[in-house]
Amino acid sequence: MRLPAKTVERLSQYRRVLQKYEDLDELYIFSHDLASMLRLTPVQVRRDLMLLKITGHYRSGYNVKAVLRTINETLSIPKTQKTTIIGMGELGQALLKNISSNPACPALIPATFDLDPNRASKTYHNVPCYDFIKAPELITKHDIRIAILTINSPEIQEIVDSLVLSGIRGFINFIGGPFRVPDGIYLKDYDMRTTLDELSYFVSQM
Amino acid sequence: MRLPAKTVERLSQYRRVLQKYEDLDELYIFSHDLASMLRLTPVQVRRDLMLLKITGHYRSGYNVKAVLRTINETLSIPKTQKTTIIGMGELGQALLKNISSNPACPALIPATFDLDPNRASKTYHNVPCYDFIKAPELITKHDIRIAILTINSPEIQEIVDSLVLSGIRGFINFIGGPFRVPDGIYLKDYDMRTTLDELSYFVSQM
DNA sequence: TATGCTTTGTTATTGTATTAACAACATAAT
DNA sequence: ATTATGTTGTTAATACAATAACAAAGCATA
Repeated sequence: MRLPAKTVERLSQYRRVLQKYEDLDELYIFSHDLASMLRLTPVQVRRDLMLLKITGHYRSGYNVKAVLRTINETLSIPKTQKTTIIGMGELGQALLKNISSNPACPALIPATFDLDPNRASKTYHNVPCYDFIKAPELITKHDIRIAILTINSPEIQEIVDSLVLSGIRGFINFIGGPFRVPDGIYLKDYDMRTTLDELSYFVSQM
Repeated sequence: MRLPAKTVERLSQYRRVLQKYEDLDELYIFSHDLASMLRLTPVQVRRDLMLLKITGHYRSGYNVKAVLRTINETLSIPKTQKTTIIGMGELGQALLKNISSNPACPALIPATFDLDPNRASKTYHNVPCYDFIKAPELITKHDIRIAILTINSPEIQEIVDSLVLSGIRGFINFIGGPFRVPDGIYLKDYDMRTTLDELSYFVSQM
């Protein structure tokens, strides 16, 4: 069964909240509690859980451990999905630190890459950085599926094409520069300039 | 007239492509050229421009300068929207560098803030960082409307509340921790953990 | 003048996501 | 017993976005 993209996003958020509840030894949670913590409506929560065939209990809500178990069966388990970062400038380093220092983060980063020989061959936050020329070999070897792009290069299209050929199937894109990806490859734009324009527009509409 | 959010996003992207065209002294552009560069369909482009009452010309397409002018009238002009960054750790510094070094970026950052006294009173990339205690005063003084959150603190709800009171109306949120914002305040989540979970899910669906 | 071509502009349709409405259920209170 | 209450689970309605379909315009060519 293929879940709607928005539901998958929310499942990821539910999981984080539920883990906190579990740590506090809370056995049950109401849909309205989950909802209010995540800026959602209780109906959205119940609808999402319904899609996973999770059922709650009258007057006590949903069983925290049971929901967590089902979400973990549906999403990938933290620290299992192999990921890489292309571009170890300031931004790449900061993201690597954030990801690798967080034990709850889903990504596992076995290697990073850069075009600059000064950065390649260094180690950042205990993760080796290699010359991009080694990417096809190492991505295949480690079975890396996701790439975070922070590199700034006029050859971005060639870089992306090469990554796709090497087995990358999803991108998080911090670069402005436009490039294309084949059908079936997933792409999430983290484009601050567009977001700032968007926020500016709505913030100014008073 | 209030445009759909998705249209506003795309207008921002059109603007960037059109500026390149203008720099190359291209007078006209076809909807399908604009579309293919941005992973969109020509119909989407024409529909968006229709909403702005922009009309093209038979067989030559859209006038680059005219479209740019209209988009600039609709969105805010680069380097005018006052923005701040809350949290000057590695990530905050990297984002500040990216934004302030890019002359085409819509944001203008007059000040940043941090809770850590070691970081406050420093200057990063020519922008002063202040103690968060000064935020209400300086946000009001500079008329800052947008805040980028990279700070990690258990008091995040209090921080956000204080920012809203000071006049912030839009947030870009790099922090995982959940918090609430009042109605009418815009929020864009840049949540890598959720995005990684989402990508993992779809990448694994083969 | 007629025909065909290319590209815009608009409406209709479909798809996706959110919200509303409400039935079902199980307990508590009277 | 009966009624009230609080919560889930599901269907129906609405809203928003993308896609399809096609008419309109205007120039080129024969």
